[in-house]
Amino acid sequence: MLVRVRYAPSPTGYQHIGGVRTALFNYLFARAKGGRFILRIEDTDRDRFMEKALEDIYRTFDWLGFHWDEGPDIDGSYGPYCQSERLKLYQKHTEELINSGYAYFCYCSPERLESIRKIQQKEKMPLGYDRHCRNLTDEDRKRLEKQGTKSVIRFKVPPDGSTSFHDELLGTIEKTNYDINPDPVIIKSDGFPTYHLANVIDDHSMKITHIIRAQEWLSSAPLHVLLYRAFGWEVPKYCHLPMVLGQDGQKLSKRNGATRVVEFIEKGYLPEAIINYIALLGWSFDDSREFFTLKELEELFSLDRLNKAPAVFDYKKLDWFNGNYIRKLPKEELREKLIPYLKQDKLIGDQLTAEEERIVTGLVPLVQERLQVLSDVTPMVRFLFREVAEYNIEELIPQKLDAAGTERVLEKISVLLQDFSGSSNEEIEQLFRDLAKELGIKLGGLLMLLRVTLTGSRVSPPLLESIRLLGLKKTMGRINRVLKLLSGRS
RNA sequence: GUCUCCUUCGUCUAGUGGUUAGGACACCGGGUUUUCAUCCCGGCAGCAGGGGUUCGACUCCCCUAGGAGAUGCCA
Repeated sequence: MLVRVRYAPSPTGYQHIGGVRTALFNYLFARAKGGRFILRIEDTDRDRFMEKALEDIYRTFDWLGFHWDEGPDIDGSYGPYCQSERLKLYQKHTEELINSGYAYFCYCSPERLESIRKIQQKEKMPLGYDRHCRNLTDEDRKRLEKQGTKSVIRFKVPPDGSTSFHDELLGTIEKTNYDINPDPVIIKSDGFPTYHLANVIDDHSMKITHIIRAQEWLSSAPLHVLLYRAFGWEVPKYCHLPMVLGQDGQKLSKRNGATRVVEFIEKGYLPEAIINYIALLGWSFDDSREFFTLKELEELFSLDRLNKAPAVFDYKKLDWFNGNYIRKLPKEELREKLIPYLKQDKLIGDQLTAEEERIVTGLVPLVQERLQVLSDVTPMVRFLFREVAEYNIEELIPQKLDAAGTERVLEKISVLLQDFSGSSNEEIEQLFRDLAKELGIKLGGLLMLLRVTLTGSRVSPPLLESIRLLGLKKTMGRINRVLKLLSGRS
């Protein structure tokens, strides 16, 4: 049988890193099994619907670089792929349910529901609907309809017995029917289905074979099984993935860190790094390998390498992966990825001048092994485009020297640098070594003085290359500025 | 409260009755290096607790504890 799996986000917010991981596992499973991966939009909540969220789904997966085989934009003959366009189907099947006695109309007001919940909480009783409308007579119904009372449709959960199913990861899951949400709403008063109903009908009608979703759905799975049975449909295979938690051990959410994929894109994470990292959240290949391309994952992924326990999202490890992938990037590619960040931070203009072209090309090899995320580039190379905002005199003066001494050293450096452009790095370095020896200070201290003079910071890309990018004119300008600063001090 | 699921270093994980419990991130040392970073070497650190089963338990069973999720006219 052809494997068919789906990712079914609801467009109520931006794509979430946890959701993307669910999507990835579904995609990988489909590829590994030679099956189909389907995107279905579960837009049945009209209050929370966001047009932007829909765009975000497309943008996210374009960026990640993997796509569905069927979806709103790719017809696969099981459409439409948006639930809001499938209302007739839900209606039809709901009628079946009512006719066969599995569902009923409920006229309870939100206020009534609220009040019984309060009582239940107060009395420490199990929460849930009291099945008040389950045995309404036809008379009652007619009267309520005549009064124009709004209604919903509820599914009859048997009060006795139990429901069990097999989970590919967790094994047999059993729940007594008593503990299942008593008679949940399947059609809301606005005529739209709730998740449970639409999900079951769609998975069946789209011939989904495996439902791979997060474990937060585990407790409603028995209800879904009951629905399948009420319809007389075969229950698909289930696999409930371990949850992804934030650093605080709670369900990953805005409160405990970045969760929206756009945030990761903006900070400068690479899709390869994100994919590689999240693939390892609850899944592993063996005892040591941890670098995988999407292509490799497509071949290697399997459900039986899944972990049951929830995984805490580790931003530091993601950073490490990202740094690794940045280092693997061809120079030209990294350059193109860096330019938007330099533009955004106004270090360069929208149209690069020849000089900017030169500097941008030259800085790439200088920062490549220093970047953890792409947005790190700006503070690292700011000095190449901007004057130093303010010097910290303390950082300028080497150990065992005073301002006057420092001034003299810097003057010597300035002289030494005169024929910089004609010399190789090795030659210049030798000159610096000699100078340091002559002055009786460490080479590191000597160069630190120059480094701070040019960059305003004790941490910078390699000095000599930086000078070449900066140009002798600006270099001398900064040296002279610091010289003045020092003479004012001594 | 109730129900369900989960439990190996701080974190991600390997491990499926006999291992000095392995790897990675992080952290801490050391080396290379003009700073930082990279790179290399080394170190710290774990089977939640208690009962069984067994010649032998991280591995199987039970209990306890802890964690998470669910308990909606949200998904």
